Amino acid sequence: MAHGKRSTYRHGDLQRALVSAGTDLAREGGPSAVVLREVTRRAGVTPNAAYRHFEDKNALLHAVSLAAQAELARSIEAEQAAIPPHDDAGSVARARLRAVGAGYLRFAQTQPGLFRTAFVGHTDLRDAATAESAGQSGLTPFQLLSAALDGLVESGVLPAERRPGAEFLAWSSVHGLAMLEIDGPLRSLNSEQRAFAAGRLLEMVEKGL
Amino acid sequence: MAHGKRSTYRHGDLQRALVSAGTDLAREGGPSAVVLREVTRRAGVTPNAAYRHFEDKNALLHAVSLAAQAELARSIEAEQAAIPPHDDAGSVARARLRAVGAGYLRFAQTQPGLFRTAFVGHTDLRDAATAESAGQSGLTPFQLLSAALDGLVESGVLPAERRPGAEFLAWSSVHGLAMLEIDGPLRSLNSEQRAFAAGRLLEMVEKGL
DNA sequence: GCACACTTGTTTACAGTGTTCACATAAGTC
DNA sequence: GACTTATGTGAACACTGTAAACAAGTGTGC
Repeated sequence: MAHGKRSTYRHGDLQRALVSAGTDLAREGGPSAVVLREVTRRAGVTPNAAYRHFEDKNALLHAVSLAAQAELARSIEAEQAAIPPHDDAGSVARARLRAVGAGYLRFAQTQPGLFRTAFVGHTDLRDAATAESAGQSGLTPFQLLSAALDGLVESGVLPAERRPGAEFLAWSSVHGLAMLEIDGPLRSLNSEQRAFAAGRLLEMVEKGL
Repeated sequence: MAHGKRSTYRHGDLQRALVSAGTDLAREGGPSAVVLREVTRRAGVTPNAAYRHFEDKNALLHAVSLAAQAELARSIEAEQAAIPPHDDAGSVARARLRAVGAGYLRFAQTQPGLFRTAFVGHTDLRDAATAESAGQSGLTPFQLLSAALDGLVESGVLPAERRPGAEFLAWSSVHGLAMLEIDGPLRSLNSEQRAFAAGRLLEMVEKGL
């Protein structure tokens, strides 16, 4: 997205270009790498031009964070799309929930910079429901998880009285594992150990929910 | 710890003073608040003096992180010390594990700045076993968790074959909940809702381990 | 068709940051 | 007591985010 020299005085779509450049930086070096001056540099524009589209560096970072959440959603969707068809509705519902966790962990592993950026600063519950952080299906990561849990209830796998608050439990577990594997004490685990840990964790969530 | 003007040219114990000042800053504003120049300012010393004791700003931050981990350990220890005596060894072992989680979550809630500092940057598994991150008992948070899980096995509550890797599962769940409550989407929960979530989470871990 | 307002980018400037290099001073050591 | 070593200071540099004034296009009412 290196716009280089532009002919017109106006840029045309600077807002999007800034978010895009910021996302690239976040992908390479995490949230601390998205520095305003470098973002504007990559967009071929002066530093202060960013202030016409974002109040703050923080506001820019927040926009990048939403974009990162959207990529996370797409990672989950990809995992869910790969589920083989099955007759038993309960098995399918179970697989869909596991796919949420698997996509979550896979994204954290393959895109650690973006993952950390997705959960930086003031990410609110409102952000978890806004369209800018949604994937191809129009659902955010949080909403994809909620839908999977709803499916579990509908297919009779999860008792309805245990449904309230279940998002938080499942989310906490998977999110925690991801964090500890990225820049926590579990960073030195190889991919085999990670797969094992992920499997046991998802098993624990299913059993203990 | 504002050393202000000192009479001697030498400081005496600058290394410790820097870590202490850095910890104060981290307590108030998290890891991003521990800025080298302000740390040295609070220690009453020139910025460059820090480079005699730490290679980097990052090395200083790492030392502060270890100190934060030690405070976390003390929070867990305090929770464990409050466990009422009980005849059944299994119940005691269970209570000790729950105390680890409760102390962890309480620390995250009451000291969010320090908590985030404890898990910043390159915290390795080696750090989870070093004396600088240990509490009063000489054990680090990770070792306190391990000990609690060992107790669960010894008292026959947890089958030995499920013991390997159990630290990671328990840790992930609690850590994830803490993160989501601090600056994640669960930030707006009140203390009652947090207590409920903590209870259900620990229940899930016990059941699903 | 054109003056005027508005939007969007540029220029200049400032305070604050991490870090390096040369220098100064205290504390040990033979 | 001179010499070495550890520990602090000073000046400087390349960065950063941000504010204020200015310039160049774009659109609108007449």
